[in-house]
Amino acid sequence: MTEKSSENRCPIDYALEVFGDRWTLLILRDLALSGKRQYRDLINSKEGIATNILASRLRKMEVDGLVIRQRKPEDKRQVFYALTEKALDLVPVLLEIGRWSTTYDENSATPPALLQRYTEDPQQLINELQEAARLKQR
Amino acid sequence: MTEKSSENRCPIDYALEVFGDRWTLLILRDLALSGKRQYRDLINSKEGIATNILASRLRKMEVDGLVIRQRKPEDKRQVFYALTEKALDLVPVLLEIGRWSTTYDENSATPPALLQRYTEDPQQLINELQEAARLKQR
DNA sequence: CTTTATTCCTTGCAATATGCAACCTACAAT
DNA sequence: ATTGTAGGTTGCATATTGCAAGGAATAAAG
Repeated sequence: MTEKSSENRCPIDYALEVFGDRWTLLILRDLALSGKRQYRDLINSKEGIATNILASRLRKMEVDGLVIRQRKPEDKRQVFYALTEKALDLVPVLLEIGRWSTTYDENSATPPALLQRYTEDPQQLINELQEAARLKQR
Repeated sequence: MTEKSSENRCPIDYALEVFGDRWTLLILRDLALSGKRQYRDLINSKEGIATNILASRLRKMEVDGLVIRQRKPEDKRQVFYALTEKALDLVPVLLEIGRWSTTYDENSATPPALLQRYTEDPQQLINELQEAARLKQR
């Protein structure tokens, strides 16, 4: 929210401004990796985000250029959140975080086969997931 | 802080519990990539963390197995924070986040040469940075 | 041995952010 | 005309953060 307009920004600091809170990465995970697109899908994720927080994060993500908000023409009640390339380019970050967590959390839900695919050819998995997400945009 | 002891944890959710706040990744950056080791180095990072937050995060990082707190024998006032392998294994995450930020933040401070090295051979850079950090532990 | 300095914090309090429940608006379906 | 659904907003209690001040332990200086 706080715009630091200084030159020479530390990249970690910039990233934290964009997704350095408890919820943004989870929303991104749902949008990019679980194929969710609508408010009602996101509100049902098992971590239990509050309605006001979800709304406020989606708005911030729009401002930060991660999602584009669009209404469905055939039912104007429904809102779809499309991912930008900037957001899709966070897939490698999500996967690398997942690799780390899977290594150190003994209760990890990651299927071993998926971890193995990532270890053997990260780029291949990244491409696949990004392409799958792009297909869902329209 | 809140320990979810459930089986089948989402890896992103686990990571967020460990470093999903505004400061932990910055502390990790300073410890792992900038060679800082002591409280007084960390308090001087340009983002300006408050003393109470720094102390509380260092304690949480110790509980989470990221750092080991040790006093210098020759001056028992001084505390050193040594990184665990679990923390060093976050170097790839830090670099991937850095790669993303450098791509999308027009004010990024990342030297282009460094980004190029990362793009050309990520593993080589990771190894170098981890080895440099390990050498500083003793 | 008394005083001063350094290091690593802790405490108190105001400001901010979060979480929860209730409510609301626009549109669609009946 | 009424009821339902999608995507929120609002109010308020609680939790977290940020700021300024202070304090304990050790070390250095006189």
